This record gives sequence, C-alpha cells and structure tokens, in this order.
Amino acid sequence: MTGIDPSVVRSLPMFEQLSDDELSRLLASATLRRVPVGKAVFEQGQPSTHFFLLLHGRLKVTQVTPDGQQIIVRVVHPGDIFGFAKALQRDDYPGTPLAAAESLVVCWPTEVWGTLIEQIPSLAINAMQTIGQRLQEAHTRLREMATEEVERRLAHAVLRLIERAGRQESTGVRIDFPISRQDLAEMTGTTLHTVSRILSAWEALGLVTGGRQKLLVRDAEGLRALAEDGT
Amino acid sequence: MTGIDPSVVRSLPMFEQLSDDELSRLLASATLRRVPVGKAVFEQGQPSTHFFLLLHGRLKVTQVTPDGQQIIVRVVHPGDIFGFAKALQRDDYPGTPLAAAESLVVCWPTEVWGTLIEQIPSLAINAMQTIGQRLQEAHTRLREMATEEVERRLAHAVLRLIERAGRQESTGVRIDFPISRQDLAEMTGTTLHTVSRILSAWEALGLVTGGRQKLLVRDAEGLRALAEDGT
DNA sequence: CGCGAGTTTGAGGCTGTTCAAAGAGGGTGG
DNA sequence: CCACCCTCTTTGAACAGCCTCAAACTCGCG
Repeated sequence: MTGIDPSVVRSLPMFEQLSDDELSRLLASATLRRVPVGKAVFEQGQPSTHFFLLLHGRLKVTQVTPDGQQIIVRVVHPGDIFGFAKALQRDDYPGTPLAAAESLVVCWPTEVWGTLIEQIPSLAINAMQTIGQRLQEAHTRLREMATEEVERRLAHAVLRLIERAGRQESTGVRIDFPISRQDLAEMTGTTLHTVSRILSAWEALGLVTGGRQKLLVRDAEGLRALAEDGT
Repeated sequence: MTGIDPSVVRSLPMFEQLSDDELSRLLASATLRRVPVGKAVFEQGQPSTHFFLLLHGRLKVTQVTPDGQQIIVRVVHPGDIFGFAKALQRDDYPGTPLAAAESLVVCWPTEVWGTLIEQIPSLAINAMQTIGQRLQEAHTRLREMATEEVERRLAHAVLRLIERAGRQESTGVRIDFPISRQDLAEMTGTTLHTVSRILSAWEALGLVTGGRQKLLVRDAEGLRALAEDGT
C-alpha cells in the first residue's frame, strides 16, 4: 500500500470502469507526490522514467524554445494523466509541468505502462481517447492562432479555462487557480502588455473582473459572442 | 479478397510486424478507393463511418472556420493512417482530406477498429504512437506560431515537407506533390502574398527555385540555418 | 512598512495584412 | 497547333494590429 485512497482515483472518469481488483493492481506500483507552487513535476528533456495522474491542484505545461522563449502548451487539470511520453515512443519529456497551485500527483514507473494496458484494455482505450482530445484541442488552437486576432484568441482561451477550471461565485465564474497576464499571453501567443490592455477593455465593458493573478468572468455569454463572431 | 496487395501494406512501418494471418484478417474487411486530384476522401462534419490508410498520393487535411477561413492542419503522406475519429470518441470527422495528387486509400468500417486492436495489440500501440507523434508536431507548430515570425515558420514548414515528401534531384530536393503558395500560407498562418514575397527573396538568395505549384529546395542547410537562428 | 512581483498605460515603430492590378504557366477546345 | 482562359503568382502601396521600449503604479507578502 502506498497511502493512495482508491475511492478518490475511482471517482475520476478515466478510472471509473475499473474493478476493485484492477484498481488495486494499478495502485500497487504507484507512489504519491506533493508538488509546491512554482515547482516542476519533471523538466523538459529529462528521460521519461514515470507517467503521472494529477489528483489535486493545477499544472501549467511549458515548452521553452532554444532561444529562451516560453509558451504554455496546455493546462493539466485534476483527473488528467500526463507525462506518458514513453507510451508515445519518446525517451524524454517534451515539456515541463509547473505547479500553478499546490498539487498532488500519482506517479507510476513507465515500465508498468505496457503491462497495465495489457491487463486493463479499457485503460488503453481511455488513454487513446485522451490523446485524441488533446490532439483536437491542439488543432483548434492552431486554427485560432492562424486565423483569429489576439482578442478572440484570448476570449477562447479564457472560455476553455472556465470550462475546466471554473468555480461559480455570486458575481460570476472564477478561474480557480492563480493565473497571471503573462500566463495568458503564453497561452495565446502574445505579450503580457496586450493581454493587460484587452482585459482592461473587457473590465470596462463589464465582461470580467481582474486582479493580481486572478480572473473572474462576469458575462460568459458576452465573452462567447466576442470569441465566435468577434462582436 | 479485395484486390489489395498484402505485400504493399506489409512494407509500411505501421504494419511490418504483423503475421501473414493477422494481415489477411486486416485486409478482409477493407476496400480500396481511388481519389482524383481535388476531391475529398470525406468531408468535415460527416459521420465517421470509416478509417483509412493512404497507400499512394498525398492529402491536405483542411479545417474550415465558421466564418469561412481555411487552414491546413496537416499533410497525409503514403503509409499514414487517417480519419480514425471514432477511435478518438468522435462521431464526425474534424477535417477534410483533399487529394493534392491522385491518391489511393484503403478503407475500413469503423466497427472493425475495436475488434482489430483487440486481435492485434501491436496495432493499438502503433496507433497510439502515431497519434502521439501527431500531437507533438501540433505542439511544435503551436510553439512556432506563438514565437516565430512568418519567414522562420515558413522555413520550418518547408523543411518538414522535404523530410516527408522530398525527392532528390540533380539541383536539390523537390517537394514531390503539387503545392501552391496558398497551401503554404494555410500551413503557416499567413497570406499567399507574404509567402510569395518570401519565396521570391529566397530564390534571389539561391535557397529555392519556385514555380507554379512547384518548389525545389536547393540549399536545405541554408534553410535550416534560417529556421533555427533566423540568420 | 518596504520591497518585489505583477500590472497598467503610453508612444512609436515594424511586421505582415489588405487592397489592387498586372504578369505567367498550363491545360483545353477549336 | 495555336489561342484563349483560368488559375496561380508576383509586386506595389497604404494601412493596421501588435510588439517593443519605457515608466509609473499597486497589491500582497515578509
């Protein structure tokens, strides 16, 4: 036993169809790890020795270019698996997952991946669907980057965030982890200056309320209209 | 029998490890289809009834935005499988694969996907690796779109093309299928005008030789230098 | 309370788009 | 076989969105 609560893992969509037996087999080879804010679960370029499941918290996956520029490739939400580079025939991790909030991850050695998907075929199918969705999201973002201007891209990014990380509040939907203007810029391929200007404009329109590493969406419908037709 | 030559399929990396028995089972449910230049194998939004393997030719996978803008999400090369949306829990195709050159595709009904990967586990692993590579390429392009200017993005796109579709000629490497300035623009998120200007500049530098739907890379190293450090 | 990280806002300049028009290649039909 | 036409390509000029540079401001933590 590793101190991981099976019922917590079971409650995740990815694992809900597993039997008690399968689940305990899965957790037998797992370890638990706490990741403080600002720390990385692993570093881009390191050999891919483990794959992971995010139980709690939030991770920003960054990629750094040879010349030092950084972008956020995606955000890992609780319940997501990540870092299974080895399953994708890579020997090193393609990005760095940084904890945006205090996080809790389950770790498996990559060696068990093969035996796991053999023993638990539904897991393989789930994993494939997960990558498929990720690929589609990547294509969607590519299309946005190619055809939309910054304001609409930012609107789409914020809408995606409240979909996966939104917490209802009295005055709107809050993004439930610390996120800076710089982060939003790295998600949309622009600068923090432009993000700041656009958010200021949105605030004047009553669409959002800003704050230091905070964002509250007051009018999701208004934002969606802006994202869709550019109104 | 469907008239598909097993040895042709066997020669593809994706299927090379299959036994004769597995291969004939695979081809039993398949049909062959010829796709003329300019025609689509299927249309974006259609129900995903089949998945495919490109035997010969070249496909440009396009996505159209609600407001009519178009981008090229990726290029399908011979040996690639495509259109397996159903395996990724989608009921419709996310894009439209257009034949850039006369093409030949193998078609399977989506129903056989499940039984196939059960019977031939290596196929499931291959498929997963394939999607994984595609995801990485998408992330790479996202990073380029976010951080690089048009000229470097175009250089990267051309280098990727000669990697998968390059044919050695006496004076350089030719891109082995008809590709227009418009196509290159839709791959790099710019306009055909800008692509034309950049190619003209490259031609003046002796890096490439252009032509109507033609491109010959005379100095791949020079292009790579330009793509890497922007020299 | 002071410091540092994050944010806001302005001004100017550059890259790339938009609009416009002319030129060239290649296929087709007479 | 040639002329025509359609599509693709080239090039120019003006404009615009966004970035860069710069500086001030503010929130929150130690």
